[in-house]
Amino acid sequence: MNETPHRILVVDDEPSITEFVSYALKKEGFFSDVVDNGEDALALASKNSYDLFILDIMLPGMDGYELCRRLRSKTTVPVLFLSARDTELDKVVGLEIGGDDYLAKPFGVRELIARVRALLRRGSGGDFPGASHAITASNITLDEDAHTASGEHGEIELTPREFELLASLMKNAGKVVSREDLLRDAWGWEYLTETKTVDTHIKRLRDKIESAGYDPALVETVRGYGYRFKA
Amino acid sequence: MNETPHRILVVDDEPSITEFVSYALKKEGFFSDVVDNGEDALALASKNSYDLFILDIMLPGMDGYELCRRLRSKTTVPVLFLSARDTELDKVVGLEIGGDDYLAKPFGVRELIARVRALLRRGSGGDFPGASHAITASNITLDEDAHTASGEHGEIELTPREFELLASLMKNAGKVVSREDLLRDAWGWEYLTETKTVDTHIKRLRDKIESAGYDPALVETVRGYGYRFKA
DNA sequence: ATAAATCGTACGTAATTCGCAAAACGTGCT
DNA sequence: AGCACGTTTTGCGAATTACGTACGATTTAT
Repeated sequence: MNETPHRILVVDDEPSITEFVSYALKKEGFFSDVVDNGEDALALASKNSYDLFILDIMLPGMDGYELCRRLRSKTTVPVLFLSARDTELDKVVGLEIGGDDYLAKPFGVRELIARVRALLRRGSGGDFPGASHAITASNITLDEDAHTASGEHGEIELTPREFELLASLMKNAGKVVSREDLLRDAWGWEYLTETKTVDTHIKRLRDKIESAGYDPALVETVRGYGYRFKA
Repeated sequence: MNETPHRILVVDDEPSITEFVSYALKKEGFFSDVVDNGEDALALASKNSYDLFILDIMLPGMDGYELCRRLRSKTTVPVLFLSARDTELDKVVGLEIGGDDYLAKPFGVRELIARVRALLRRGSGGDFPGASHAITASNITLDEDAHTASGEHGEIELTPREFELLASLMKNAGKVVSREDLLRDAWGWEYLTETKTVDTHIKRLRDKIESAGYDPALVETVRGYGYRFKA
């Protein structure tokens, strides 16, 4: 489907975040290295060549801004900042320094991937216009650009959570997705929500699928493991 | 779609600006090289041939004026100056020296592109007659040259901001555009304004669409993600 | 100087999310 | 077959969040 996979360097000291990010990146076919401090980041950056840097603003020792400044003195590779929420001021500072985009925690996989794609696109080539990001399975098409899910009977009206949930299931159509994975995909990391809550949303999702004229059994439950979208 | 893409050389030392400019240019189908100082600019300019120069006035070492003078001694290629806001005086100086146009920060994508097009048109043949820059969707046509939006019930009177907003939405008709993207497209600078402000302008836009006899629901809101122009 | 346009804040309303608790279901065992 | 146990479904109300709208302050254009 693609050419050479993009290489991404992730710099963050919180393991829960790096795990989440690198997991998401890998799943989308990106290559990523992870380090937890600025010094190692600089060392790696000069050894290997990356297509994108993802930096947390808060880092032990050299902070994200400083790191960005140093990276920028050598290269023109795009930078995506991560930061704790509600730090409005940081936005301006980060972008002035040369960060290309900014993502406030908590963020979800889809949002992260979208930004990463956008930044990589900016750098080189870009994907073709009309390369719509859509998934189709069992006569349902989920269009990520338009944020719609539809089939022969028309559109299925979904709330954000339901949409993310369906997206995660359909991306893995035919495979079981655990409640934990669903939480990760549709909610984002560090969301201390009960895995039980997934069940509730699955119900609402099935309800809407049914009332839109489709088969609610498209979302199969795999007892003891999770859910699966019928392939 | 087009013949040979125009080549543009961007000279600015602020990465956030060069990113923004080259991104905007690429999106419109132009080719751009970026350098952050006058010396490199001269070197590149004598090696390659460009159709337009975009110069920041404030540059480390040789400033934009000086650079313009030197470029002008060799070629007749048009020059577009960029400068920090509120530097009214620069305008005169820049244009006297041989700059062909002038753009004060902060500027928006569309404004930038408009000037670039105008300058390129001046220089060579101009873009083909009839290559009108118009977008049509759902029976509304937005003419970027004339700066008008109209349909079967006549014209929709819009303020500049509303026009940019509608343009951004219509360019992505059928796709959701986030408030952040709208800010970037219609305002030009990311993060300098509140995303909530977008809502206000959307309302005003819908009001005008409605009072002009069209359906305000053409601008759909996609809860949790942004807005979408009905395809 | 006057009018137009822009921007942000405040607040009401409606949509969405969440998790408990009870009911329904599936499974294995006797 | 019937029972017991764990799992999933479902209903429902409370808390949260997003959106629309109004309004006033500020900036910009004429």
